[in-house]
Amino acid sequence: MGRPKNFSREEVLEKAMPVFWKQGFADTRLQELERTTGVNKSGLYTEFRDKEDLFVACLRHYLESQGKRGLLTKEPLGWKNVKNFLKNGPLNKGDQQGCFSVNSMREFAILPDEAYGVVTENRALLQRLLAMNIEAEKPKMAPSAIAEMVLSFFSGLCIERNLKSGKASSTRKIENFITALRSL
Amino acid sequence: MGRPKNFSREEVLEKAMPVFWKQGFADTRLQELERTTGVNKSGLYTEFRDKEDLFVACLRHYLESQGKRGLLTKEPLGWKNVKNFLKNGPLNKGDQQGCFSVNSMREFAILPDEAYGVVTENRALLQRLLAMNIEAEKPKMAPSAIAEMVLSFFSGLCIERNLKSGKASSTRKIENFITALRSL
DNA sequence: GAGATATTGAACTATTTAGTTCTTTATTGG
DNA sequence: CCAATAAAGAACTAAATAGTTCAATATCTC
Repeated sequence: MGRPKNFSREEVLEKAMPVFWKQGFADTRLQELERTTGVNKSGLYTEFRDKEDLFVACLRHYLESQGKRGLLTKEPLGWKNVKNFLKNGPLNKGDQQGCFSVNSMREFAILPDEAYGVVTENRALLQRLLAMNIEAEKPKMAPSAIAEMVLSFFSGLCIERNLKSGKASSTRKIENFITALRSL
Repeated sequence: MGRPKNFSREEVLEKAMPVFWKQGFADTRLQELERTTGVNKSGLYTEFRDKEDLFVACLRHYLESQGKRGLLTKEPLGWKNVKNFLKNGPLNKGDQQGCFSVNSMREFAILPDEAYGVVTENRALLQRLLAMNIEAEKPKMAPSAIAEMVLSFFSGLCIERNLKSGKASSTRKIENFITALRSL
C-alpha cells in the first residue's frame, strides 16, 4: 500500500464545521477551509465531492455529535430534560454559538436539497423526543402540541445567539418558559 | 434641469428587499438586483454607495414598513395584540416569508456593523412594545420577562418559515403559547 | 532498498463578481 | 430649437473563487 493520508475525515469535519457554522455556506471560502483544516484543496477534493458535499457532511457530523449527548433521553424523562435541552442544546463554544442546524435553515435557498432533508428529519426526531419527555409529565394538553412550542422556542434561542447579548439573558427566559408550560 | 430619473428610491427598495430577504446578502448577485429592480448598475450606484448600503437601506425600509402596521400599538393594548403580532408579524407573501430582520441575524458575520445596530435597536423597541401590551394584562410575572419570551418565540417562528411546512402549523402553536403565558 | 501507490502542494483555468468609466440618449428650461 | 444636464446602457476591469491537473514526495510491502 502507498502512503497513508495524514488526516482523518472526522478531523476535517470537526475543523470545518465551526467555519460553516459561523459564516454559513455562501460566505465560507475554500481557502479558509484549507487553512482551518490544515488540508489543502487536493486533499479535500479526494475526500469530498465538492464544497456542498463537505457542508452536508459537516451538518450530519454536527447532528450526530449532538444526538450522542443524549440530552433528551436521560432517565427519568420529564421537564428536567426539556429544560436542559433548552439550556445546553444551543452551544456556547467560541465561534460555535447556538445551533448549526438552525443557522443553516436560513440558507436553504442555496443549499443542496440534501441539507433540507437532513435538517427536517432531525427536527422530526427532536419533536418526538420532546413529546416523550412531556408525555411523562402527564399534562392536560397534547404532548406533541407542547413539543411544537418548545421546538420553536428553541429555534428562537438559537438564532438569537447570533446577537452579542449571548447566553446570560437566556437562562432566566428558559426558567420562565418552563414554568409557563407546566401549567398546561 | 436635466432628464428626470424614472425610478424612485422607494421603488428600488421595495423590489430589492424580497431578493435580499430570500437569498441573504452574500448570495444575492448585483445582476439579480438589476433584473428585479429594473434599474441597472449605474442607476443603483448613483443612488446607493454599494451593495452593503443598499442592503441596509432595504433593512431599514422593511422595519419602517413593519412599524407602520402598528400591530402592537392598537388600542386596547393586551394579549390580543401580542397574539396578532405572533400571527401576522411574520409575513407570508411569496418569497417574503417570516421576517427579513430575523433572517439577517444569521449573516451578521459578514454584514456591516450598521446592520447589527439597526436590528438590535428594533428588537429593543419590540421588547418595549410587547412589555406595554403585557403590562396592560396585569400578570404576576414581570412584563419585561414575559416580553423576552415572546420575542424569542417570535424569532423561532420566523426562522421556521424557511421550512416548507409553512404557516399552517404555527396558528395552533401560537394559540397554545398565549394560553400558557396567560397563566403567568 | 526497490517498486508500487497514494498524498500533497502548487501552479493553473475558467468563471463570476462587485464596482467603474465613458458614450449615448433623453429631457428640461430658456 | 438649442444648450445644459442628468440618466441609462454597455463595455470594461481587477480581484476572487471553485474546481482541476500534474509533478514531486512520502510511506508502505515485499
